[in-house]
This record gives sequence, structure tokens and C-alpha cells, in this order.
Amino acid sequence: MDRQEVPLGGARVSIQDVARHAGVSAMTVSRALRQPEKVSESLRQRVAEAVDRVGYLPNGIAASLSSSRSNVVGLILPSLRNSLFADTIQGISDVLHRTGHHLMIADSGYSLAGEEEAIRAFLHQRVCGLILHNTWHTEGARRLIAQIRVPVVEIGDLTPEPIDATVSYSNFEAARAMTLLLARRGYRQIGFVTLPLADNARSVERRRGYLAGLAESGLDAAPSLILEMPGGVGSGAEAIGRLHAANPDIDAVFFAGDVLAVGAILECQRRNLAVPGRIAIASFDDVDLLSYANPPVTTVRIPRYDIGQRSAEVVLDRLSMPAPTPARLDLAFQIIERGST
Amino acid sequence: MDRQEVPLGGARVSIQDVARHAGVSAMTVSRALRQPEKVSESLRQRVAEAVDRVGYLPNGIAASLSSSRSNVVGLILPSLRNSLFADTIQGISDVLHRTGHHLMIADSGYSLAGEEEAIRAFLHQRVCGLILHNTWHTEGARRLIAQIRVPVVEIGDLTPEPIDATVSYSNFEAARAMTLLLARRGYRQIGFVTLPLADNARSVERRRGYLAGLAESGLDAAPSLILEMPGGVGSGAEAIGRLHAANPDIDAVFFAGDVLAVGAILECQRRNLAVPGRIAIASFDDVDLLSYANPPVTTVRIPRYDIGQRSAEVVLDRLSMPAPTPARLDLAFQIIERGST
DNA sequence: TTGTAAGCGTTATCAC
DNA sequence: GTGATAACGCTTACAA
Repeated sequence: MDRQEVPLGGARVSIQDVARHAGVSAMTVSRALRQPEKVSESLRQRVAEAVDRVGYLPNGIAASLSSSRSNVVGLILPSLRNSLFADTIQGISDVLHRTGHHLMIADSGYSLAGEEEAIRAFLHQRVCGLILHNTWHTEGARRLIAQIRVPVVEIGDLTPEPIDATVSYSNFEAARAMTLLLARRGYRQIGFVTLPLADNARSVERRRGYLAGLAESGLDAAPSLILEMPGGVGSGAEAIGRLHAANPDIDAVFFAGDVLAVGAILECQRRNLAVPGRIAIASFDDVDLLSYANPPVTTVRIPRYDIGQRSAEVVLDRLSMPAPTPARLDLAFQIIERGST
Repeated sequence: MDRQEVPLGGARVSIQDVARHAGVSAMTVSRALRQPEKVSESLRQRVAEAVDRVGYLPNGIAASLSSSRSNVVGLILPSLRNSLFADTIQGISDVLHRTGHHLMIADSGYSLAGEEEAIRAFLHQRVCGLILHNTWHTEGARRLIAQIRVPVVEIGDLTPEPIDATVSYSNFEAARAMTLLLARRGYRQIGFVTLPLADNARSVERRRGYLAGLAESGLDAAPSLILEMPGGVGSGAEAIGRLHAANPDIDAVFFAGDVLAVGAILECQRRNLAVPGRIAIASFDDVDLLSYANPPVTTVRIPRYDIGQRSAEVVLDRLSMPAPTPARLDLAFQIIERGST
């Protein structure tokens, strides 16, 4: 913070002012506002009027400090730019909103160090709970969390040993299931396009699932069938070109993330590669676009909004009743088979 | 907040503990941490060691209360689910992050009342600044803001009379420019698909721009050419069907938002309507997908990330140097002409 | 039902 | 360069 800042203006109306105007003590105002049932009807009215008249806005910061209770939940995502997180954010926000909680957001920039920094910043700000998309963390991050002891929910992957709780689906099982489906449909050279693997448990798990699926189907995992690409429509298009060049007989490609598959479909249109006649396309993440593509794309549907909702609920639950044991909530994925396979 | 909550656990390490361990006063620790240059080298070291040893995490809430200075900026969007906002959020976050500020997010649910509620909640939480996507607000919202007097930046439209500041582009001019382009290209029956108009200045401005463009081009604005649809791929597809049915000779459609145009392109593929031979398609918002569609889609590119960055910068600027006059920062849109027109 | 006093963990201010 | 003291605006705990 290298800028000179001016103090918060306005709202120089404290609970004391309300108290004076209502002819009662500050404590009584506080009660009238937070536990109206514990106060006489006439008093409640007088206080309400005074509040209106002086334009009182309670100071949540003071309340937090005084009560040692924060009502802010911190959410840390790999990136804010990725639209896939939008549903999850909305799910979290909807739940928090109902209980008067607030949502703070930060991104880790797809790095574990970035996550640790964000965690530190949030704990500094005394969030009452943490929702982390990552399931891998630095030692420092784990130490911080152990020290502060707030509820932590990991949502990016159904990790076997969560710090505190996890609400997610199994990336491994999802990728495995899709690969098995492709094999069952008779495809023999199944390519795989993964998002960057560095610092990313989800990508690694998906690749593991793909390899497991291949192995179980007695298929070969030729290195030339696997491609690591950044997300985005363009990457998907490029991947088709590269996989096709390296494997002339490739008959299916499983895109493990982002909107890669959309780019692939469009590229196949341009190259006149019949989908699925010449090459089948499968995707991960049910962007609604996939169902409108020509042909509609087979994909793994992730319950993103639910993950948001449930993870926020778990934070709130653990806030009111700290649980001694880690919790694992499996919100199952779903394979949606469409025309592209 | 109808749940019983437990106080924040852990981190029961205060600045006092650090002070004791370092053999100095709390005030000195505070200084050593925040203004290391104002303190002797040896002391700084001793304090740093003590901090590490006791595992001290400064309490930002207490700091805020004591200094009457918050470092949290509140952002209110119509929806968190809409991926179009992702770039803007990232832009804001990147700037705030650099200066040690935090970002709180809420959605108004596309309603003015919802916005007012969110503003109230944020002011209650004593945010130091507000970034609002809306440019229309309830009277109550305006009153609240006037009372608290924090920097407010409106970013959804370059509104002529911002509350405090606006960083955006002109939705009116953008829609007008696109309509003029279509007319110049020779299209004569130009349809228009708008997102819901209720409580939405941006949609209304875009429609106004479309109508202005038509008028300037001497074209008719038949009511049957205008359709109000929710966002999404499916809406775009449906819109093509309805416009085509109602206007057999329609030769262009301007989709004023979301991913409507993508759905339209896909629907035209299915119906074998040549684009742009039989019907031209233009879009608003440069989803990167549009450039990969077949054909690539002409669109208005909005500097979403920049809007995020600049709006956050304006908040920070006004925090250090409250400006007496409203500011208007026009981050120009850009027309990207591609194959679809 | 209402009020009093003592914090909550920092920082501003002013001495030393 | 360092420290004592009084806020910051509220809530907890207890007394009336």
C-alpha cells in the first residue's frame, strides 16, 4: 500500500448518535437492531426512527473486531478470467448472501505460491472461512491454515485427504469414465488433450483417468496421442491439426477441459473431417455451447453451481459447529452423450 | 445471520505477544512492520524474528477500525454467472492486488433493488470504494452513496452524469456504429436482438443506438425486426428462426449481446442459410469464440479487461486524492469486421 | 427490559 | 528512535 489514503469519509454516525436520538444507551440500540425480539415494541420503534433520522449504517468492522467474528468468506481460484468458475461463484454467493455473509475473491494465477499469498492476505483480513479451488498447496499455505483454524473447503477435485473438507467430483473417475465410453464405442486411437499440468492436480488427475481408461480397455497410450495445450477455442483447433498430423489414423479425441472441444469441432468443419464418422470428439465441462454445436458434443457435466452452493454451506455449517473430522462430499459428474461420439 | 457462530479460532497471537517476545512496545512492532525505514535495523530484525517465532498474522480488521481506513473494494455486477464479466473482474483484481487491496463481489440479480441491497451491505462492511456495473440506481442507492461518500465508479455504460466517475464505453455509439456499418454494406432489413431491457441501461442504450443507426441510414425500423431475448446460445438460435419467419426478406441480424450470435451462426448452418450470402450476422462483445466460428463473426470489441483495470485505478486515485468533479473515462470500443457480414 | 464497564487488536498522537 | 495513552465503534458479560 504505497499510496497515501484518506480516511473513510461520511457515515460519521455511530451507534452512540442513534442512542442519543432515541434517548437510550448504545447497548440498547445494538440489541434493538440485532435481537428485536428481546426488546420492547415501543423501544424498537424509537430506535428504528432514530436510525432513519440520523442515517445510521452499522459499522461491520467494529462489530467484527468486538465480537471476534467475521462474516467474510474468501474464495481463491486459479484465475478469475475463466468463465467456468462463474457458476461456482454464483452458487457460493447465493448461499452466503442469504446468511448475511460476504464474498471476497482472489486468484492464485495458477501457481501454488500465488495461492499461499492469497491465503495469507485473506487470513490477514480475518475471513471466517476459505474456499480453495486447489487441492495442492504449499507447505506454507498448510501451516497458515493450521494456525488460524478456519473452515476450509477444497472444491477443484475430490481430494482423498482434504485439509478440512472437500466438495467436488472426481476428476480421475470422470476422465476414466469418458475414456471407457469412447473405447466401448469402438474407437481405438483415442487422443487426449490436457490443460497445463504444472501445479494443477485436476489436470493431472484427468490424465491419470484417461490412462487408466485406456489400460482397462487394452488400448495403447502412445505419447503422440497426448497433447498439453493452454485452454481456449484456438488451442482446440490447433490440437486437432497436430494430433491428426502425428496420428493419421486417430479416430477420437478427448479434450480434458475448457472450450477446447468447441475449437476442435469448428476445425473439423473447416477440414471436412466428419464428426464422428472420421473422428469423434469428447469434451470435459458442459459449456452450454457444446450442446448447440454441429454436431452436439459428448461431454462430462460438472455440477458447478451445486459445488458452489454446497461448499458455502459446508463452510457455514462448520462455522456453527466445528467438525473434528474432514468431510468429503462427492457431487457426482455425469456423462452426457451426444452426436459427436 | 440466523446461525449460531463460533468465534474465530486460532491466531490468538496479537501484536502484544510479538512485542513481548521482541522486548519492545506494541507501537514499535506496528511501526517496524509498516514503516521499516523509520526504525533501527537491529530492531527491525528482532521484530521480524519475533513475528516468525510466534506466528503473528496482523489483524486487518483491528487495523481498519483503528485507522478508519478500509482496504476492501466492493464490486457489484448484474450477475456473477455471466462470463463476460470475468475479464473485468480480473482487471480489477490485478490492480487491487498490487496495492494490497481486497475485492468483494456481489450481484444485483439484474434488479435495481438488488443493487441497492448489495450497496448497503458493502457500505455496512465499510468498503473503501465501490465499482458498479449499473448506471441506473434506485433513489435509496444514491442516498446511501451520498451519505457515505466513498469513490464510486460506474462501468457498464459511459453514463453522461456519473455519481462520481465512470470508466466505460458508449453502448449507444457502439450499437449505432455497427448498424451504420451494416447499412453501408448494403443490408436493408436489419434485425436486432436485444437482451432484456428491464432495469438495464446498457440494453436500452444499445437499442437506441440501433434505431439511430437505422434512421441515419434511411432504413425502416419495423417492430417485427426487433426481438427481446434472454442471453445464451439457445436464444440466438431461436431468434434466427423467429426473425426469419416474421421477415422472410431479412438480410442481416445484429445481436446486441452475450453469445447470441454464436447460436445464430450455428442455427444458420443447420438451416443452410448462407452467412453472409443469405443473411449477415453481427455481434456485440468479442467472445474469442466469434473469431473461430464459420464464418468468423463481425462484432464490437469491448475493452473489458482495461475497464476493470482503469476503474480500479480510478477508485485508488480518488482514495488518495478525492476529486471534486465527476470523471468520465471513455475506453473506446472497436468494430471488428469479419466474414459474417 | 435496560444500562455499565471492559474489552476486541490495532493505530494516531504526543511525549520522551 | 521508542513508548504510553487514548481512541476506533461495536459487543460481551454482568449488574440493575
